[in-house]
Amino acid sequence: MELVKIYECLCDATRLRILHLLTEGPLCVCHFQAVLREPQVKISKHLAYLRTRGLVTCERQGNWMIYRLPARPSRELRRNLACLQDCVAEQSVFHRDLARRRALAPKWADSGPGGCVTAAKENL
Amino acid sequence: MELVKIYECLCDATRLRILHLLTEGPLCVCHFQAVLREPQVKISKHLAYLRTRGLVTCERQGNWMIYRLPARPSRELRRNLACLQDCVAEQSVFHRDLARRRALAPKWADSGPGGCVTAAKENL
DNA sequence: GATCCATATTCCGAAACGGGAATATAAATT
DNA sequence: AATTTATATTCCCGTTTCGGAATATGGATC
Repeated sequence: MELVKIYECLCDATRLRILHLLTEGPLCVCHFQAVLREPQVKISKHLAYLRTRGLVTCERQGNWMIYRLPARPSRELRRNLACLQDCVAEQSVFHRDLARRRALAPKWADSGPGGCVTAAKENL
Repeated sequence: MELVKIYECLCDATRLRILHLLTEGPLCVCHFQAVLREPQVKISKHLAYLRTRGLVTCERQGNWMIYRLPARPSRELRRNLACLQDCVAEQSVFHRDLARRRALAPKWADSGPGGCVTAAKENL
């Protein structure tokens, strides 16, 4: 059942935060690191989990891997992402994530993809 | 995170079918057996899983255990159950479950709770 | 071609899960 | 009291999950 696969993807806090962030647009791994403040392995593995189940797609761009929500998500996925957005509306963790993303976005834009370097170093 | 707990409950097909059935009203274990056509242990364990996480409540009635959705579900739960209803709208498994439930309901009403006896025997 | 950087994969251990077989419990019936 | 009925729990097993440490890959840069 495809629906079960979706729920399996949703039943981990890190993955929820990842998906939530992606609703505001694509991100590369090191940006996730900067925003979520979680180790690289952890993020990379959760992204792989989501990828193999079709909840995200990715595309290489030089050294960076850009992850995004699927261009044409299934009805179930669309429905559940909307539901997630809704449920998360009042939860501070998710708010903080978005706030951090927005705060960092200009810096990333300035330094181009290389912004990743900075972000990663700051995050040690 | 409470939301994660909800998703953990949703990531098994049997539990989805149980929750879906409960949106049409309370049921006892042997009625689940009759409708889902799954062994007693399996159903009982999934109900326990849902119960310990607050997705269902139960109440003893003589020999029978009546399970129902919580009287006052959280915003997240309400939202997700609605989403589930929506996602499931076109899936035959769930349709069949509801159809069976409706077909059996009159018999259960006739024989009172004892309808369980019949249901269980038929299900061997 | 050596190095650096961003990312992925592998290996490990602990915990959780899902299912079935067998057994326990608790209320009802005899 | 013994039995039956409905349900729950325990035990066991194979599989999956999550996390971290270490290592591998692949593209870019020197």
